[in-house]
Amino acid sequence: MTIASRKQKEREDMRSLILDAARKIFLEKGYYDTSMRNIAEEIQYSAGTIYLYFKDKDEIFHALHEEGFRRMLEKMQPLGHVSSPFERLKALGRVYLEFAFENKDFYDLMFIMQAPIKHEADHEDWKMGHRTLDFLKTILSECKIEGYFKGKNVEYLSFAIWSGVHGMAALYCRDRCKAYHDIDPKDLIEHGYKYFVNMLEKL
Amino acid sequence: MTIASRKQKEREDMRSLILDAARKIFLEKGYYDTSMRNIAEEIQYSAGTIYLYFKDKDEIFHALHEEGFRRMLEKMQPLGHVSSPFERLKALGRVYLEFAFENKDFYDLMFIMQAPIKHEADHEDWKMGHRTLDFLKTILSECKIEGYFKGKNVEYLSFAIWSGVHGMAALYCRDRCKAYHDIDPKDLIEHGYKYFVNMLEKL
DNA sequence: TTGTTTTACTGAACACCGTTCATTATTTTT
DNA sequence: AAAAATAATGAACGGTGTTCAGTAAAACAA
Repeated sequence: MTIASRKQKEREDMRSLILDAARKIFLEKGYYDTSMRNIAEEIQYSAGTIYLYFKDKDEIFHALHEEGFRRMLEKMQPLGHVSSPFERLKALGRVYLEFAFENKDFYDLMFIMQAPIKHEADHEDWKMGHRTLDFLKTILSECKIEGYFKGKNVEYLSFAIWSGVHGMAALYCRDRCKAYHDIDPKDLIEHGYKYFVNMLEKL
Repeated sequence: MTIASRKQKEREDMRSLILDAARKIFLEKGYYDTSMRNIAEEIQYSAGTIYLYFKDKDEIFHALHEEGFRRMLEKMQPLGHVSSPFERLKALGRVYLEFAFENKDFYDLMFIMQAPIKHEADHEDWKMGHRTLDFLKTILSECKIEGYFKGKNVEYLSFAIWSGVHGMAALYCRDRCKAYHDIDPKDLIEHGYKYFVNMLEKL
């Protein structure tokens, strides 16, 4: 009993240890330039050991994927306190972009990186992602009740809005903001989002 | 003379041969899952030979990058015939998304893939990219002359608009449209863009 | 306490990768 | 025909993800 539970705790600790190291190196060097040996070295174990705790490199990726969504949802919790749905929507976009800006590599992992997608483990995997998207859709429905977005379909509208903020985040994460030589990416996103909100207000 | 020029032609033919094979396999398996040996096998040469024509894998990537922009600009040429600037803007967005949809992997290569960026060869490399962005900015300026987008800065506005369409394209390319289980990505993009245009019209 | 089983870990091995380079075969120049 | 230049090869280097026989330590049974 005591020993079995200790064993289980040790197992979980080891998984955490690996995950922490993996996150550190993934976010430092990116998915493909991080090797299992790199991760193993970081925690002073042999590479083979990692395979006792994770099926493969991909499973580590997906564990971090989930952690990213947990963090994002956490950052969104306070939005419940914004009473007006439309204000909540505007704040959501700002929080989303803030998250992307402050957690560039997590964001990349969650929304841009090519998840190798091996066994359609999507169902479990995207639970958190759906929670986030539902958050947006719910707000949009509430906005509609208040008279916003008349005649617009919530599904399509959520996609358009998600795309709007994701586009900025993605261009930022993958260094395409450089196309605007001398403008600070932060300014681009700030002003870009301002205009985007202008558009939403009038829709 | 005759022989020197023939040699040069042979060199260019060989580069084309490699590039064609590389494009085929890149776009089939993605950048990281394509090996130099794969490309070599496709054209029935040894892997070493490729290095006589391209410095490294990265240089092949960048050559394709450029080709992508050439193709995109070509697809945009007919837009010159659309007389109204705002109509031209709407058509530009549509053409952009069409390009992304029909050339998923080229689009990925051009706007999403992490270009390893080795020697700041950006300057030469992004010439085509800037041409494309300038195309958008010019149209926006013309729209302003006609009274659209009053008080809006062309730089920031272009970023917001680019982000809007890029967002949809990027979510599509990296399979995040799956978050909408049963809706066809094509529908998402079509309706999403429709709403986006609605917003632009009112801005 | 001893012997046995289970668990945790290692490190060598496999088949791949990008890249380099000495060697060979071919073509051009002298 | 001999020499020089060019083109192509394939072995080699140090890396990759992953597997697995072997070993050492811990848990259990007697």
